[in-house]
Amino acid sequence: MKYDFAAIEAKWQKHWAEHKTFRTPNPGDDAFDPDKPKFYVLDMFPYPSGVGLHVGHPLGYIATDIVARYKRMRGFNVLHPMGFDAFGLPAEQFAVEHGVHPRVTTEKNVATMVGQLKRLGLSYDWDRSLSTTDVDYYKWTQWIFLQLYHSWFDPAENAARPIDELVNMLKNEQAYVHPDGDVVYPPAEGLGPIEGDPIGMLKWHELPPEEQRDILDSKRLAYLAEVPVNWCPALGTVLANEEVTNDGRSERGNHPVVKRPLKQWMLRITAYAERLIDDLEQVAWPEPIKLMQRNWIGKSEGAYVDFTVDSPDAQLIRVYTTRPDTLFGATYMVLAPEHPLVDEITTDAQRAAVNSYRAEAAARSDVDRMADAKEKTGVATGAHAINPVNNERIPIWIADYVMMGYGTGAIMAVPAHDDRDFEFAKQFDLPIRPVVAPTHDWLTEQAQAAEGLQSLGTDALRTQYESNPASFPAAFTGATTSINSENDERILTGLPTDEAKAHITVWLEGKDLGKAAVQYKLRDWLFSRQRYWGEPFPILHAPDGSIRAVDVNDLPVELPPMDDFKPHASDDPNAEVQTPLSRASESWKHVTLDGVTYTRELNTMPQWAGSCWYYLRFIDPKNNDRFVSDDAEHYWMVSPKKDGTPHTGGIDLYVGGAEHAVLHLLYARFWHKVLFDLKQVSTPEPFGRLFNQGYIQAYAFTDERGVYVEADQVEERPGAQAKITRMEVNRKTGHNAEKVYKTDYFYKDNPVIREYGKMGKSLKNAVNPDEMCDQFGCDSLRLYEMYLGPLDQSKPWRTEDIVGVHRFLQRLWRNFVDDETGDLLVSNDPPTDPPDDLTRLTHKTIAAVTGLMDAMSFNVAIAKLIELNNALVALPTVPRGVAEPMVLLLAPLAPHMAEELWQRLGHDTSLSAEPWPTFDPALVVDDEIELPVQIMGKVRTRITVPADADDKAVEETALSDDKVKELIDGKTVRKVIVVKGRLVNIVAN
RNA sequence: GGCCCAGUGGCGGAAUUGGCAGACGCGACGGACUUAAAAUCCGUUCCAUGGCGACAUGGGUGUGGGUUCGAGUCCCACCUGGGCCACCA
Repeated sequence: MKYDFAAIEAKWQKHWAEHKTFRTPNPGDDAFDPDKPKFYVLDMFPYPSGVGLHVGHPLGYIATDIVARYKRMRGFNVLHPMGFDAFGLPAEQFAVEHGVHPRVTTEKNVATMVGQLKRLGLSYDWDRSLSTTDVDYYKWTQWIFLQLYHSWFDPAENAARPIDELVNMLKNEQAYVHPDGDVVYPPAEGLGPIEGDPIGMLKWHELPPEEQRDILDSKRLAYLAEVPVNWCPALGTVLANEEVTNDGRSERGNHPVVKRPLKQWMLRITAYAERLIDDLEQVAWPEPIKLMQRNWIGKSEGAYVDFTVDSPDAQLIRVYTTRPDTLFGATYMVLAPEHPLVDEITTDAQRAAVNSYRAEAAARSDVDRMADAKEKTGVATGAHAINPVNNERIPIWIADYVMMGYGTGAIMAVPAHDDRDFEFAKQFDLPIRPVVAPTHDWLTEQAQAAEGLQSLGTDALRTQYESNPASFPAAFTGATTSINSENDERILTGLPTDEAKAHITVWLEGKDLGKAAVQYKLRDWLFSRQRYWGEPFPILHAPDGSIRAVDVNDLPVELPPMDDFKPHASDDPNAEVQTPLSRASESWKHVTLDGVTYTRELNTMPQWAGSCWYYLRFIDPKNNDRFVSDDAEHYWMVSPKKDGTPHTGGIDLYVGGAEHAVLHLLYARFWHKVLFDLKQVSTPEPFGRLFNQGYIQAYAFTDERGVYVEADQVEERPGAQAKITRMEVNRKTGHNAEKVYKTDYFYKDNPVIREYGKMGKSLKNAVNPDEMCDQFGCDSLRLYEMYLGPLDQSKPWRTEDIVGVHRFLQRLWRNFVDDETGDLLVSNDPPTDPPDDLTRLTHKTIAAVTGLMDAMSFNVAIAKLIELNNALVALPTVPRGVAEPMVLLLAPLAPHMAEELWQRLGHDTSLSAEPWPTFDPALVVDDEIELPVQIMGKVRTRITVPADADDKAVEETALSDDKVKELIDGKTVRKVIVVKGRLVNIVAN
């Protein structure tokens, strides 16, 4: 009989479902085997979209499935779950447009996707499946939020602690309140009551309750703050910085985003900045992803410096700089337009100009700022400040190239050594004073780009630079040696940059003019959304403005039933914010406790909340008493330690796209660390190993209007070279221009242009996996997706290529099963002695495939199986000693056919728990090997030597070879290099 | 503009990480089977030159240089493509 993939695949998918083949027991369950090591392999769970999957989506799922199946055969307890990140905008927008409750849409989409995933034969434990929208799930998302709310970050321990412990410290006078509201307490080693009254500090019991409350609220990891937020009027919601694109638009929907102050929930992720950077060293992640996280957190080290305004009030302006060594070169200052001191210090003469510039800057969208980022703008305030190192009086400007949100919102400008300050200084004719010696290379390079400098020698250039830096095209921003930097007390001149930084910082600290400081680009995480379809906050607002957390026993706070989900979208960026939940029933909105009537928090959490911890819930998804049980969490998250390998535990393999490099992965690490500090989980990091799969790309075709056409109806006519003319914006000039293309591709007889990019519905080039399964079988689809190329690279889909792996499977079937009779073509002949070539090839293949599975090089593993299979084609029957390992090697990759063949080989259980085949190392190496012989690095001939021949014997064989003798005749052999098992190289001349 | 990644036949890719470049597949070409097509099977397929021919000689991993007995792999500069960040002081 022929290979009937449709029947066979359906048969085994049914078998796996009925027998719960992939159910994974937890510690304590009957079927649990405590002797096996664990392996937790996880996909980034998808949003259940209504349009269904295209073949690009399951790439990672197929890969993790292969790993899961392989690891089971290698004797691991494997946890391999799948779920759905189901809160979010599309379901809500669909609800707004069609009046269908998002839960209905979501559940329907989940069902569709589960069906599509099951057709791929993925070995998930479906009993563990969950959606972030399940009430049983988001109950615990709310619980984790309360953990954050009830905690503070203790800088002394560099960890989160329950806020009750802070209250106790304050009550016991182990900590005090600084008059500015900050909590101060002795360093960790000196804990204990301070003797006597610390001068100027406030005692806890002396403070009124409201002040106590404010102080605690200001310390919590989850806190309310009035902050300038990214407000998207069209979506009627705020967005996190990470959700706003470069050009100031919403990542979803591409709507304009403006800044406006709003009271919002924030999570204190900045407290973890240092640990989020440091702990990256402990995880096995791709370096580029680690780098992106480090850049996102954006740590920089430098110093604060206080400048005094030259005015009767003598206000202090604090700046942040990474180059305190250039302080002598600070010739002016710049404040952000929104800086609070601007109003106070501006002189009457400049007031009008300053006010109009501030108004202009406020009105400018980020798009405008982007567009002319090269053009520096600014206005002088008329005020001056004193440079503390040389008492120079320097002007204070405002300019929008300084941002209020970073550092102190004020800078000292050192135009000689900062590109932006240099441009600004040139534009407004401000003095430029070099205080760092430029390098020779830099000077000569600059001279070539500048007019009138080409002819100068190095010394002349140096003199020129020091006397007239404005004549150079750029600022020197490197780190070398300080020059022109001295005052009565401190000489930096001659010091290397590093030392100069340290010296001046010490001097500033001694004079109380500044101090060393670290800055991060990372901001606290804006956690409120003005949406319906998200987790409600477990928070109550009292009439007096105080906040009360919902008691843990009263969770979950369920979303109220509603008909109108519409956010209050508006064209007016200043319109009053009205969240959908503000229109919930009065009985939902109001709660009376202890005689006080509270109003519920009417914002919801962002979509990231649910995906921050789903990997933990998979471990114990049905637990009603805890978010995850301690035993199960400890078993699945703590890796068995291997000697010498650093380990942070966590998930053994986490696979997903690189688009989550800084959003999901940073947020999830943050939550996990909080839970770790609070002793709720066992490991400091959630994802021990991360793997980023590439994208499946596809050709897309556009007609002369630039409109996409159905890619699967495009035909290729080689050599046609049809012309197609199109109006296009020229990238360089920015003008519309006619552009002519030549193409061999046609859509309904009209020429079309081939483009290349991601697969997707909008590009009309999506390929449906269901169709591929119908046509070729899902084993073929699985093999093809893996055979395409390395998993971490993007590569193009070509439906016509899938026949390659499909033929392989058919050929393999025919090698095992007679097409006519259906008889098994496997012989039970005992292995030959000595082992024949086929036995050797089998062992070589087992060895190679094992290594390739471990390396996740599935494309090469498949190639090796094809080679072995090709060697079987000419045989009338396959020996059992070859057939069984072959089927087992195939099992993770093409599980349906493997199960069927395994059954036909006479086994009555699923091969998913069969041990992985082993190989005899002696059979992997041939007795005799052929070695290439190079002369002067070029291969000239080959010799055959015993595999275990020593270097001397190989050398002699090579030198006595006729061809070699001929070629080295008359030359002196200088050296013979023998690389064991590889080659021989003769150096002769 | 900064940082990161990649560049190998007509195409996707392989090369045990410094050791025989082009495994395996697609496509193409030639042949077998067939009334025919599909399917299947066999052979050829990096380029150039020579030969009917198994073959011989030379060149070859984006470009130019370098290190090395030996470079697709390491170093320097450049070109091209992709990604991330982008006035972060």
